[in-house]
Amino acid sequence: MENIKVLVVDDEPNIRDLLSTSLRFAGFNVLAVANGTDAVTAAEKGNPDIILLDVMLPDMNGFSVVKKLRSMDILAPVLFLTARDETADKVMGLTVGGDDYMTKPFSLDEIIARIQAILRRTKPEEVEVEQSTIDAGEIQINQDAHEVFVNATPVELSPTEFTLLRYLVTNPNRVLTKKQILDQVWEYDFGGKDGIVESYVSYLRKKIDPLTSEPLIQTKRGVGYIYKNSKALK
Amino acid sequence: MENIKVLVVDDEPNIRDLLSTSLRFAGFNVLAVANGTDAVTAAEKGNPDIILLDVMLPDMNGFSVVKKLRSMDILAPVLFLTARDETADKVMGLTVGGDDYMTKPFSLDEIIARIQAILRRTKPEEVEVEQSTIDAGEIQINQDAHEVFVNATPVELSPTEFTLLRYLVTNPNRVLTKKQILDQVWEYDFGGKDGIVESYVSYLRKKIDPLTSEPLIQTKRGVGYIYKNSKALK
DNA sequence: ACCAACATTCAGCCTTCTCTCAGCAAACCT
DNA sequence: AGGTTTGCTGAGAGAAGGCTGAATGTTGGT
Repeated sequence: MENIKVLVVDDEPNIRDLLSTSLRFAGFNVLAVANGTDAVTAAEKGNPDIILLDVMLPDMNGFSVVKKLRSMDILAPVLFLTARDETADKVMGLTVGGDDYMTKPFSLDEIIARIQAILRRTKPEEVEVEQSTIDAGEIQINQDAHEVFVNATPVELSPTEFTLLRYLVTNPNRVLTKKQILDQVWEYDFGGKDGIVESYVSYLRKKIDPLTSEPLIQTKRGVGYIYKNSKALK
Repeated sequence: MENIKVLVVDDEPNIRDLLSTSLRFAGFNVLAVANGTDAVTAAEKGNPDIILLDVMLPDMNGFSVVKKLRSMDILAPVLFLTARDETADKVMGLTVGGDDYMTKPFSLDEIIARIQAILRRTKPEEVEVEQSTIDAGEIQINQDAHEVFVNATPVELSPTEFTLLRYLVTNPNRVLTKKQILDQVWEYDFGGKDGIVESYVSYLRKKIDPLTSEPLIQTKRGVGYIYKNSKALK
């Protein structure tokens, strides 16, 4: 995955840093710039596999950037970042081909999942990405369909429940603190407390535990939660 | 491990000295400064492998420091030190990427364990660090999962029991005084007496001794305790 | 405008952990 | 042996951590 190049374009330094750090840690090769002009230059030189593009930039808007890129035969898919109140149809017009968009504020786990989904669609063989179906012992998660099966029984989850479960399942046999979970699963500007993680773990357990041979989400008192998957230990 | 460089940033001289001394003793190469400006300079010159950073500094807060560092392409992971009552709302994506945080007052053993965990995650090959699984003869400690096995039997430990056992196990065949244990395992401002060490050693023995061939934690009357691991003698 | 689903907070409850202490046991003196 | 020091451990008070149901707010759809 170290060979996947991501170009991040956002004028807010906070968001740029957040994305850079987080994506780098997730194993991507990240290049970040602050405006449209630099983005075009960087894309030309760097030949990224995917571009994260804020729609509102100081010099030119996202649409112009993409038009420019396409005219230069740079066909890397774009994941647009838009403010919550951006009119949807305006954005929809942008997302042709393999493109997609997310509204700010976003959750980091969700961003990474989207990037992988896009790469899966546009570069099926070229790069190795997480599979669309995650198989974790008694639980299977189909990311594209947003479906979860526990021992072959389908389970209905709300969006937040889904993201939380996916985060736990993709980090098996490792204690995750409530803080880590909050930072990764919830939107980055979420001001809430740890309590909500407890609530959602409770929701998940209520739906999942009746279908499993043993409780899969375990509490490590004073530390955090751990998802057990003996299959992943090898 | 002598080649691992740690940059300590804290304006309280007590904490700075405490950390410097302790980390140096643990084998790290330590550089300590008292404010954000010096931290940036030191990081630039010293190229540390990890940075311990107090969030509240006289000149700039921890996040400005990190932002500054990142903008200079200094990507060393950061272990933030925060006061217990620090409001989390200011804190954006604190544990994002390889970063982590600890609240003051902390335990020194815990600090060292966290540093090693971060280095393990972010520089898997570059530097040689303690393994995530500590194998000490009849006892195995999995730090990621916070799990302990005694001759393959899982043992449930409370957080303090866990930290104490880890400290003993990582310092085998060497007498540790109750004072040392108190200083290393308990939070640095803990005002309690030696008696609590006796209590916790007692708890550990009760859980561990039934599973071992001989008592592993031995008392050196008038001196302290010693953890026996013949395997580690070679 | 209404309803349904979801998100978030909170308080009450229960469990576990921490720490202290006191009485007892063991080891060490002279 | 007797006395003294040191360590062990059971009991218990209080605190902290964690779980869950209920209340409230928010969003999106029809």
